[in-house]
Amino acid sequence: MIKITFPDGSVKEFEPGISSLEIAEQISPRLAGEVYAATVNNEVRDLTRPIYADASLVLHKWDDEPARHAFWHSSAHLMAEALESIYPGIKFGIGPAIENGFYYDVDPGDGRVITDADLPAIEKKMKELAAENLKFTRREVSKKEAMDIFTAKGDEYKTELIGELEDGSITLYTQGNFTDLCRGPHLPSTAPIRAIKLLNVAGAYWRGNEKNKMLTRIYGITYPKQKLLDDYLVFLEEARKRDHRRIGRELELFTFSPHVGMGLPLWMPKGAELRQNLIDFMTRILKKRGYQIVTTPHIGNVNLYKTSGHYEKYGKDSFQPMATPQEGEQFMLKPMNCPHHCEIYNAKPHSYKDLPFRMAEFGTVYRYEQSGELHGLTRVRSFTQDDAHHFCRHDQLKEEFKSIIDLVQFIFKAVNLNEYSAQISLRDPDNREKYIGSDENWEKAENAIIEAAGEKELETTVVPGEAAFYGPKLDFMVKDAIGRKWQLGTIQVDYNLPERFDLTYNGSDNQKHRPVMIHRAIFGSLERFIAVLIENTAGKFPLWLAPEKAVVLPISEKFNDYARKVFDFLNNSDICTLIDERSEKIGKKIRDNELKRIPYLLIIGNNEAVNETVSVRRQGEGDRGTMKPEEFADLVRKEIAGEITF
RNA sequence: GCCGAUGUAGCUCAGUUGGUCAGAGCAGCUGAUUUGUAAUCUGCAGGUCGGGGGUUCGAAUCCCUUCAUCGGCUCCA
Repeated sequence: MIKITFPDGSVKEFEPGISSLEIAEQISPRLAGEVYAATVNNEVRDLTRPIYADASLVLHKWDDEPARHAFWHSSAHLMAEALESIYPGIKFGIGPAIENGFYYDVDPGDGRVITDADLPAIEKKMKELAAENLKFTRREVSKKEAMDIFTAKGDEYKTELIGELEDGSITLYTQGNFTDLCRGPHLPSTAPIRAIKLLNVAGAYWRGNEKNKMLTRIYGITYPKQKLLDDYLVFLEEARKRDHRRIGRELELFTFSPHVGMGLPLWMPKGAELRQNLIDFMTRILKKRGYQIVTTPHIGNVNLYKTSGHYEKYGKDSFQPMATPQEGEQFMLKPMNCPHHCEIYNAKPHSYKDLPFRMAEFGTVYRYEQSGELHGLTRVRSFTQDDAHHFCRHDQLKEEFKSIIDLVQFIFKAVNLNEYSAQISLRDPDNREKYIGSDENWEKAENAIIEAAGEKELETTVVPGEAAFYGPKLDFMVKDAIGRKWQLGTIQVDYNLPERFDLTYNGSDNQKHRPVMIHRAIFGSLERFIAVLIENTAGKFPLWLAPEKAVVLPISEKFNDYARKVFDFLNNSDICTLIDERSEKIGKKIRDNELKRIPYLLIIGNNEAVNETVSVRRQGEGDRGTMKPEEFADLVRKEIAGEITF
């Protein structure tokens, strides 16, 4: 007998060779129907794999990620089988499970094209196959055998993959008439895959390399119950309503015009107000935190970017330099602010006592993003960074980092952005020569970042090899309405620019020393930040950010005079207020202004006019009772003060 | 840039196999109504069906091309 240890610490004995599924069945047949994968001795495996020795066992139900992973990975194989039956000779790339569902990259061959219109037929075939309760069987094969199988099939993508695998570690999975090279694990059979939805098709380069052939990627999602699928589709539908492009238009925040150019956002009055609120807020904080604001031009001599090295690296892919008419000098639209800031640093000598020098600018930069990249406000060709550079001594690096992390946490909290992730990017330990700067400095900088994050209790994932060539960095990521990740804030150590611009300071030893530079943005770009903010709030901004704080709604035109007095009073009190004097019923006015996400609706009828009060209704909540206009103004000021403290 | 899809009034969408197919709702403007916490009623106006070519007796509808947008891939200083 073998001893199996369960997550709760209990131990039970079973016959050697028993599978996880059989164990589940012995515990309860119902449990067996709800588990999709097992972790045996910390390795996720097929439920059907036999266990021969003492082991720890975790059975995974749908709520566990490994269960969904096996479920969706199996679904990808199911889709592949359906595809092969509909498109004989189709070739397969890779088909993994992803965060929400799965995809498979395929080469239909023969000039065949798979489009959205073909998805229902594939879906139908999948359902038929799933209902056949096809068993997934695992087989270990030699490299040669695997190679022979896929060579015979003529699938050069699989043979390419097999060529890179080590002999002895290759497994195949078969269900029905379909066999795939695969590490697994898989479901015992196709039967649990009951609800199936293929979502979309897209092009994807083989192995993610744009020099390779473009394959057709089909995205899908499956569930063990139709209800779960329906819920997911409803979620997607709801998320689309929060799309910042849609809300931006509805709330008249921003627009794009083909006459101005793609990827060049035009901020409408309300959007500009929102933007300005963010800038004012940030500026006040920066001043409190020892930053000095600078302003630099939108263009710079091309030689500036040659000095910085950016011209060499990105010049060809940028908006091209423009020449002056007489002297023929070359200027570029500035793709970043740092070279300008380095020149400001160099405008006067610095003492070690002056450092850190924190220089900030809301700098608008221009980058040529490929046409297919443009995406609402999140990916544009003109955007404003809340950029800053800290010029400091090496011994100040960690403290500077901590101060910036603290600032990021403070700002994100102020805008109610509570779900974000942080990633520390270090250099590739096997490839040190591609980085600039001494080993010693790198080591210090990397440790400074890791320690700073630790001391600020910031949860991070550390990714070696992702650092920029000029220094390690810490990035902050948030998700949009449908779960796509976008990078917002970034903190980057830079050893490169101080060298290139020959930045120095006088040390206590009266020698010249090289400062270290930290690039840092918190919003990242105002455009992207506002996009994320819109999607996270569905346009219901915190009061301090809302372009308009209140709207006065007279119940009939008889009360317009008093309504106007309230309107004037509030605007004179610096509370941006609207008035709705249309001859509509109050229900209609409330509805329209609720949809415009105006935070406060002030209803004024006979009672209010006589008593000189306003009836306050909070957006999304309802009636808050009546009060004097002065009291309402106080309420607004207090609420804002509660939202943001400096 | 690459693959696929889409493009009809400010917005959301109808327009069957090419033949009164240029429509609806909302928004806008008229007029009536004077309203108590999420949609009052009437009338009017609004589109060379993204642009340009072509096929046809006839094109929103079919073909080509171009622009833009959407979903991905690649890229992202």
